Amino acid sequence: MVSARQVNPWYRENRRDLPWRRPGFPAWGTLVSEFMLQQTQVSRVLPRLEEWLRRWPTPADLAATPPGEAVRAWDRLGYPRRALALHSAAVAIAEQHDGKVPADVDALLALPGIGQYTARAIAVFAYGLRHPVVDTNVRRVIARAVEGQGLAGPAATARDLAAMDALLPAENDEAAVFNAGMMELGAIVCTARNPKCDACPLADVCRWRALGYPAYAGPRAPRQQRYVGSDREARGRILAVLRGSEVPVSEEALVEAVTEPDRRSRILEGLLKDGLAALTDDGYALP
DNA sequence: TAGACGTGGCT
DNA sequence: TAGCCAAGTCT
Repeated sequence: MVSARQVNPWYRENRRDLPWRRPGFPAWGTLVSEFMLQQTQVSRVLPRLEEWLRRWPTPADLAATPPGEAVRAWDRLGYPRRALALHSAAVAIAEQHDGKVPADVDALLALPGIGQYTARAIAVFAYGLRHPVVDTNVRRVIARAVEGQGLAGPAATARDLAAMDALLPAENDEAAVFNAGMMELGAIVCTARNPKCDACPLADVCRWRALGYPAYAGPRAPRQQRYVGSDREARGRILAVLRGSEVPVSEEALVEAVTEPDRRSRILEGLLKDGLAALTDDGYALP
């Protein structure tokens, strides 16, 4: 049986020293880090996070700057709409929550860019509340150790949350450690490829191991489109030009970034629609 | 609910 | 090295 009895001591002994795990780290810092960590590796987040929190130490600080500055400071973290959502969340927190990051999951879910994972991560890691937190790491650990499957397959949020809830210790602090521990286990031991079962605190109870590591035969998440040569890549090049300019950029100045006129206008259209760019009298600019 | 949405690390 | 994968969210 997978339980905090194995996971929590392992976590306390083996956890990485990360900024958001330091005592006294503010809830706002947890929120910013969770936005940045969505689909993005820890190593890439670390430098950006430090810079953001130095520049915008509170939600009100970020809310007081133009959203374009958030997009610029997001740099090359990827999924730049997260920068926009984070800025909007800061505005909502400043205006509707007296500048304080809410602890309530439903209040967090109402903020832009915050879904089931991020809302619970903030409530649990910033405020010590008792909720199941399920990310891709937790899903994989449960799939293997509990269900005996090699991989987790496509997410099924309600089912995944229920599965984690069933394992959660009763006491708040232990539940928070268990959540962090399951994530950490998936991140550094029970990895997607080459899991380090010799170093796993769940080895004795792991169903996948007991079954002899059967190959995963269930449904796979749909494969991502090829990035090289895609509109997404071209969109990134255009946004990079806008980020690099303090003044509006004419469409002619974007020809080098995207040569084909049809594709260029399609991408520009999309950036305007998403609010990542604004059209001024002098050309395109960050919002 | 399947597909769109960035960018880089790793094998 | 081409392809998988990454502390997801939104529509």
